[in-house]
Amino acid sequence: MLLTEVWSCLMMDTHHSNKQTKGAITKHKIIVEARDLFYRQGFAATSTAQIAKKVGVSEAALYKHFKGKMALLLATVEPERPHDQEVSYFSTLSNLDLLGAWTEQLISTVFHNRPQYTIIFSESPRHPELSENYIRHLHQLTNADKELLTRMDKGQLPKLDLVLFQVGIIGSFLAMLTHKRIYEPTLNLQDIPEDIRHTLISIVEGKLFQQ
Amino acid sequence: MLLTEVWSCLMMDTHHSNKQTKGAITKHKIIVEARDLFYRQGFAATSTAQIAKKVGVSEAALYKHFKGKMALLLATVEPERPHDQEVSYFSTLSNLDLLGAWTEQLISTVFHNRPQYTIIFSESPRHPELSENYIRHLHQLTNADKELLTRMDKGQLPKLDLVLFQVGIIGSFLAMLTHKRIYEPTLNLQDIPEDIRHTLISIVEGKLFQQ
DNA sequence: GTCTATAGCGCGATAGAC
DNA sequence: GTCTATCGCGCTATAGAC
Repeated sequence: MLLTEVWSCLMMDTHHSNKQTKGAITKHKIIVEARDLFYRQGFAATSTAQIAKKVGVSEAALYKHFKGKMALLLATVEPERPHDQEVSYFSTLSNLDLLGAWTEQLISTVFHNRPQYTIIFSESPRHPELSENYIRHLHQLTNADKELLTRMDKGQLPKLDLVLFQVGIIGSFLAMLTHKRIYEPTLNLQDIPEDIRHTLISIVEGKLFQQ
Repeated sequence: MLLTEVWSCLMMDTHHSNKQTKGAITKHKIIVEARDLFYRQGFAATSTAQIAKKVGVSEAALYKHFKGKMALLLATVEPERPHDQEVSYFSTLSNLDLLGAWTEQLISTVFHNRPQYTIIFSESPRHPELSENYIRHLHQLTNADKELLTRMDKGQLPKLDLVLFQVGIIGSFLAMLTHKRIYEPTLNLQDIPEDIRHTLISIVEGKLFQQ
């Protein structure tokens, strides 16, 4: 089961159980379809008419739920559920294992939320409103992040700008995924492709530099 | 002097010395301004009217030089001059020095041609015509690329999908540059920012993984 | 809460004069 | 080679009925 599906279920069961009105369902459907279209076509190239048609409602209905196209864009990149349920055994790991687990967790999160991350990374330069969301995502420290920072502080690991480092890893990962999608359009991305995982880990671990 | 400026001069002096007509100059200006707008605003969000206004000609004139907006897009990502003048002393370097020189060369090329690379990386998924250009760029092997591949073949270096590796590095670099541009919009990017260079090299060399 | 109808504008692209 | 003028369409967003 995909993480996104888990999120959807949890959202339905917990957050919205008391507002499962017809309107709320429609609003959720609009967000889901708009996110998919923004992800695949880009924000500027997607029309409100196209979104409305795909959802199966009129454009007017869409504008009852969102003030404008920009409000809809902001809604699509909002995580449906904040990070939690995160394990916290990281302090027991060796530096190498910690870095491995940190990388694994990062690319897993990005992979299962490709649409959100892709939209944020590609539209942020042109829509300052999105940037806040962007930095909010990246500055939300996971337990693994905190453990890394602690060890950097203690001098057990080389110091690095963690946000810039994350931006680099995510940018690298998204670029490879996009590359693959272009040359193998039929590919069904259920799991992270092995060659991409291998190349990314080779990059992060500096495999080429260690002989 | 910027690489792009060198390119412009060389192009003027060699390729176009016999067609320095008024029309050719206009066409070149259109490409330069369109590239800048596509780079900063995206293809879909840039109108032909805006380009024409910035160049100082009418839209009709623009359509005399290019069949359509898409033809103009293709022209903007075309390198003004193919790679050459490349040194070829790479075979004398150690593995580590070769990798360092290869990385340095890659990020220098990308940095001085940010608009082209940014446009290709961000618009390729939605414009298959661009993909050909994209792969043509990446498959154009430099001497450093060839030396890397040779050593991988000989088993002197771990084998990697070099194109995917390049896509990852470029994606990482562009993402960091974009990030910086968002949070320091006034920054004048004459040279590669030190923190980005440092973070990128840390990533590629796997600094964190080597204690 | 959703619909039909439409306002008002900007888009890509072209015709035809000079 | 460049202009002015314009076509026809699709866009975001809204008014008003049900």
